[in-house]
Amino acid sequence: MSLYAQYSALLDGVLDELVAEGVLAAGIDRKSVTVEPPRDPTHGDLATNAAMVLAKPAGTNPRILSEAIRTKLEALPPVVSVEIAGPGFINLRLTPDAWRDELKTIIREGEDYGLCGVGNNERVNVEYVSANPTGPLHMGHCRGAVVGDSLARILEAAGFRVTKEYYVNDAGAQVDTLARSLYLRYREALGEDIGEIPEGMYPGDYLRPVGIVMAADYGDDLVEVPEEEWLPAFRKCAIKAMLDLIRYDLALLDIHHDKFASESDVQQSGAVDQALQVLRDKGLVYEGTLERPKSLSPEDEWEPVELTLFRSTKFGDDQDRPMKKSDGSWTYFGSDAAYHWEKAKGADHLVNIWGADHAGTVKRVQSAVRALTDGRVDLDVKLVQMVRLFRGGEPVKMSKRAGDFVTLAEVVSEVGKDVVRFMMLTKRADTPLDFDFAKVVEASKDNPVFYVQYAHARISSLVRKSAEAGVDLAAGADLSLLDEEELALVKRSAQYPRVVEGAALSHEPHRVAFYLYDLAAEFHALWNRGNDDPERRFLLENNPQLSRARLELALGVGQIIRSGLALMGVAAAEEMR
RNA sequence: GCACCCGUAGCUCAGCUGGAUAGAGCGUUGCCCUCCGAAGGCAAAGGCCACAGGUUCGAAUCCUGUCGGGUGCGCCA
Repeated sequence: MSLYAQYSALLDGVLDELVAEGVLAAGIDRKSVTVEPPRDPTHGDLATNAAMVLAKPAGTNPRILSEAIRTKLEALPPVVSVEIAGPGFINLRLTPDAWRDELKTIIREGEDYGLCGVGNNERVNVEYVSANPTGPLHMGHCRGAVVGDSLARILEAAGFRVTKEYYVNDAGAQVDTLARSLYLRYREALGEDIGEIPEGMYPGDYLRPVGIVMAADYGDDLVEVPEEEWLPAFRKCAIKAMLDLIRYDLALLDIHHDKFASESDVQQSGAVDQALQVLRDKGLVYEGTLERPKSLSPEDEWEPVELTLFRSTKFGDDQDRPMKKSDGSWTYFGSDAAYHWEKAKGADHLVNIWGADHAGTVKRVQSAVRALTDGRVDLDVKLVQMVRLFRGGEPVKMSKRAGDFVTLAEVVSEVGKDVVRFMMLTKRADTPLDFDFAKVVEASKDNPVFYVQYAHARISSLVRKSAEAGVDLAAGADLSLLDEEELALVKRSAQYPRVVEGAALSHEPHRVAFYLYDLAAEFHALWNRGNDDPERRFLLENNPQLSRARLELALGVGQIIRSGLALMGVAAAEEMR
């Protein structure tokens, strides 16, 4: 249990007493009562808003109520002082020993420190990447991949049961195009001159080896036959090959999904029919026509056609959405609605990580989930903005026509998995991100990857050098030797569990990155004190006891950095090179 | 036209789901260091949180409207 949760529980006990004494009503709503570190550390170690939140429903004023709470809190052993400040905040100061104990807890629990139970074992399905299986992953997919994967790790740490899922769009026209592109490569492999790959087909070289495989499997048997006869085989082979490619790319980032769900499987299983029937029974489906799209210019043609429509407007969408095309086949949304229903059957919460260009489709899918699950399951869609690539300040040029995009594999091989993963989390997901190949490997303070890794490397070097400073790592540390300035770093470290919890509940993995940067900055600052004043160094040749205590502090910070980086999927550096 | 996302220091961005005097990096200015505990340190200046209303003990945060930017909007996927 985190320190803040502990005090939250203690405060709860205090409030229980006040209820028993009749000061507070029995059923009073305590939901918005919080125990947090104050933003300004001079206000104390912990602050609660209990008096302000509860005063009104209790029919009293914050001043009176805070006094009542104060006297009870003051009786708690680790509490040094309780102050009432501002509009009614109750600020607690804990004994230094309470923080020394917290450092011991960090060391004792190790990588388990920061795990919490807010997830309550509920099931979360996180769907991310889900790139069309038409080629290797490029940088456009990278950010969503990292955000989704890190979020999954964070949710697990917060006590959710997580399924990491990838939706394979293998039922649309684009996979037929892929199959035809592969067919060209197949004929090429048989010695035919196929010339330039036509516009609209997939020109990438990555289909060549697959074509060679098809040529080896089928010889020239399929060259002269009509398309209907060869298309399914080519489609199947192409999709499998592309998924292998994608899995390989994801593995470069240490991303491994639990499940690859197939759109065509969803359709063939009858799940879409069922979903449609359920919605129809609820009166949410009708045959009708859509209005002329506003995005069309007046000269564009537009023929209204009768379609099978889902009443997503009942759930806040601005337009009802077609589930079936006029030819009777499913729309993308139709199978997507069914797919989300399938996911919802085995989950309590759904999270999708989508590119921001899909923003317009969020509401219809959320509507479908609400309708199909009667509101039992919620769907949160995290939209991820673009990554703009730079090299030394100059934009990296890409021409899509030539298939000349920057692949994920290229970026990982140039700067490494850890740098890529960290950088993808240095901004909120819905903010565009600049990625400069030169800057991300720069050794300076404005490169957060370097700065955090450097802190961990410094700590590792302390451990390596501890023996020659006469420090016995096996001996216990006397933490009473740590002063207030050093304990401030423990206080910062102790916020880690809250950060994990907040990142999990808000589905915002970037919070971990920002926190680690702050923690690293504070560690570096303390370290730098040793440059002005040699007595403030972590390792002192003439004082093994104090060195041992400070080393314990460093080990605690190192543990937090390592744990936080692990949630981001980043390995902590032992040294900088 | 509509929907979604966004608007915070000169620039790039955080702001812990409504808390106290709004933070960081870069840039600027000043002082210090250049000791491999290297790949700099300390500090200062810099803000009407786009604007106007509303909700309440309390708003950058929630609601409404306006302005500005981005993205998307046929049975595509």
